[in-house]
Amino acid sequence: MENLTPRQQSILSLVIQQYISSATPVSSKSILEAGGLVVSSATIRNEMAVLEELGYLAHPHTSAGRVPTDKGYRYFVERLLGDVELPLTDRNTIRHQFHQAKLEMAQWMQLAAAVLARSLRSAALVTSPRVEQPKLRHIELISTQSQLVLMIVVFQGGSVRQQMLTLREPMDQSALSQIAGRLNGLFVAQDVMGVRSRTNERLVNLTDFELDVIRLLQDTLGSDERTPTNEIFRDGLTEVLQEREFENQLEANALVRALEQPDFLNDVMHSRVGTVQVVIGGEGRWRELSSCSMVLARYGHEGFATGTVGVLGPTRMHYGRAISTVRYVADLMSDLVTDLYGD
Amino acid sequence: MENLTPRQQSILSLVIQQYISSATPVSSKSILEAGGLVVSSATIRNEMAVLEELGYLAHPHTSAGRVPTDKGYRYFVERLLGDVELPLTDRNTIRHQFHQAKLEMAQWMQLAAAVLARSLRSAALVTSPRVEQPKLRHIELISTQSQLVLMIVVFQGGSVRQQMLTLREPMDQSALSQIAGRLNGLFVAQDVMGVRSRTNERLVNLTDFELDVIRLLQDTLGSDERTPTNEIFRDGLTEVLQEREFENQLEANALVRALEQPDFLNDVMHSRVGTVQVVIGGEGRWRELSSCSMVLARYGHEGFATGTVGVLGPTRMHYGRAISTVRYVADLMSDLVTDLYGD
DNA sequence: TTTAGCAGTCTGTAGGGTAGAGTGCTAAAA
DNA sequence: TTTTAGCACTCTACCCTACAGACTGCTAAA
Repeated sequence: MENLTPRQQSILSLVIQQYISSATPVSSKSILEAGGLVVSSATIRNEMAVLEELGYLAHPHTSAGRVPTDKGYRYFVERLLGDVELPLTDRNTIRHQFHQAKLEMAQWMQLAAAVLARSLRSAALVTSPRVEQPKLRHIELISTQSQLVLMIVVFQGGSVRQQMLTLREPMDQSALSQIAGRLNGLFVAQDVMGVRSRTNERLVNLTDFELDVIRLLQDTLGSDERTPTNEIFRDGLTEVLQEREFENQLEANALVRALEQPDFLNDVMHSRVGTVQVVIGGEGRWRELSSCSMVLARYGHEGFATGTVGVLGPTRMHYGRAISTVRYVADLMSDLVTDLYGD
Repeated sequence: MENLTPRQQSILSLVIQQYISSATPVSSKSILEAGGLVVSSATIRNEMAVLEELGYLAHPHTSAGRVPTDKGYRYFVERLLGDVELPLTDRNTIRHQFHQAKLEMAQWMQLAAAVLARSLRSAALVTSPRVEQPKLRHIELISTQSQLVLMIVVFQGGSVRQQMLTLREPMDQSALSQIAGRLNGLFVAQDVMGVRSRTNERLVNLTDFELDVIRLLQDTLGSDERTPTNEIFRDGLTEVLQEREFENQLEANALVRALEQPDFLNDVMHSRVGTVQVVIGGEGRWRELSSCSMVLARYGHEGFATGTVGVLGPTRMHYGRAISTVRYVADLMSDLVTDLYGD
């Protein structure tokens, strides 16, 4: 990425700002009228031609104004934007919304998606925190029908898994509770590896049914990449579909498909907690999303439990606002993880 | 709704079938070529004029073919369709998919949405069963950080709620477990009213903290219209947006908004378990959805725990297939409710 | 009651012409 | 060497017209 002269930077910046608000190619004259520069439109045209040569701007056709390229946006985000902090009033508004909610992970995630969607007029995505080494809090066995038993596993952090299993012979609730009690004694505060090793150690004293339960428990712990619950919360599809670029049905479909795809976020996300990642125009790798950008952040505690928050909107997005808002929401979510999972 | 002659019925039926597959107005000539009728196109034109007079067909403009009206679809669904049962092969395919899943409500609901979306190329909606008088299975109190306690409430049926509460003074896990034990003894197998009355009865022996927990428990039970968890699962937005009628951006937005709206399904749904409800063209009440139809069914057990499954697609929908598929999926879900909640 | 035939109507599309917006270039000015 | 004024050129968006094609509705005969 070359060094641009201050005037080129101003022009690039003005083109991007105007394009973000108007969604139409920006002419040299309108840059002139935006003020700030004391040169003629011809000079601006010359500079724009240079910026186009360097790949920061593009030309839909000869007699149209300029449009920023992905490279242009990238330069803008990394060099011209500076470190924007979210205004205090916005921070207060957002924090206020969160404090009205009860301290429940699912509610917070839904709320985070809603806050991002409304305040950035974008599609928002939030994933639940993925716990690196989930530990057991509690096992519960509940008899439902004659031969059917519901196993409920509560993890540290409060996430919950349910599984059904079938009995070979009927068993009443008190017998089940007794078994659950024994298993709790054995396994609570153990992680996956712990459950594996303790099982081998004590295998001899257990009944067939208890072994069944343990096997299911191991499956549950081992499945889904060690994630107790891995939900995705979405919001704001309505908002983002209003944008100019999604009047084209193909673009709109690409967007919807990306949002419905469960693994999409994991594919894209590669930032660490505390940093915000900006993906512009699908970064060449997600061709369908060439007219979209994403602003993503990881929340939680690295190496322990982390999730993702982010927004997806047109490349023509208000990056400053988006970055600071996503960062702030991620920080709030990190605090919640601390509260729920302890330190 | 008038009685139509057999020939009029055939023509209405043919028009609808052709329109469903072609999405373009149907001409008298194409009805003739579809075979079945041994009359001339002029006769068909005359009959179509009559059907239009009666309100079953409409005319986009003078020199265009005919299009079914909502009334036409309604007649078709109620009088001409007959009681279609889902072919055995389809039933097997669907049942097979469900039996691969573990017996967990959330998984089944997601799966039901996916099955409906794929097999009917429509948007699918599934809500969790709403329990009329939810009863407690288990209460758990878990200390997370110094002053914070996580309360986990397990309901009959396996649905789970989590709440955080703050302690006035620190308390260790064993003290919390003891309190949880007491509360379990008091409240397990009680419904909302039961918790209320038992609390008043025994109020004297309880500590401040226990009262806090009970108050939170009552809130939890009383909130959300007596629904432990009230999730909505969606799928197939991608599929349905491909349809002709949603090339128009306004229609597409209306559809997306309807699907995002959480209360939408409850507004629309008014069928009882065992029946399938067909809403054509928004039934006049949801003006935005004038080009959409819904096929909905309630599953579960009336007066005890019921949820909703359904699809949303263009009025130009394959009603026979949709009705039988939705009915079959609803039946499978009802079976699951029986398994999970007992009889 | 049905049918053949034909006039009439409306759409969708292609072609052409124009106004307007904006650039790129050139040559002069700073 | 950089900046500027001026102008020719290009491309789009829009409007208008013309025309082929698709269907219907009507009339009069079978």
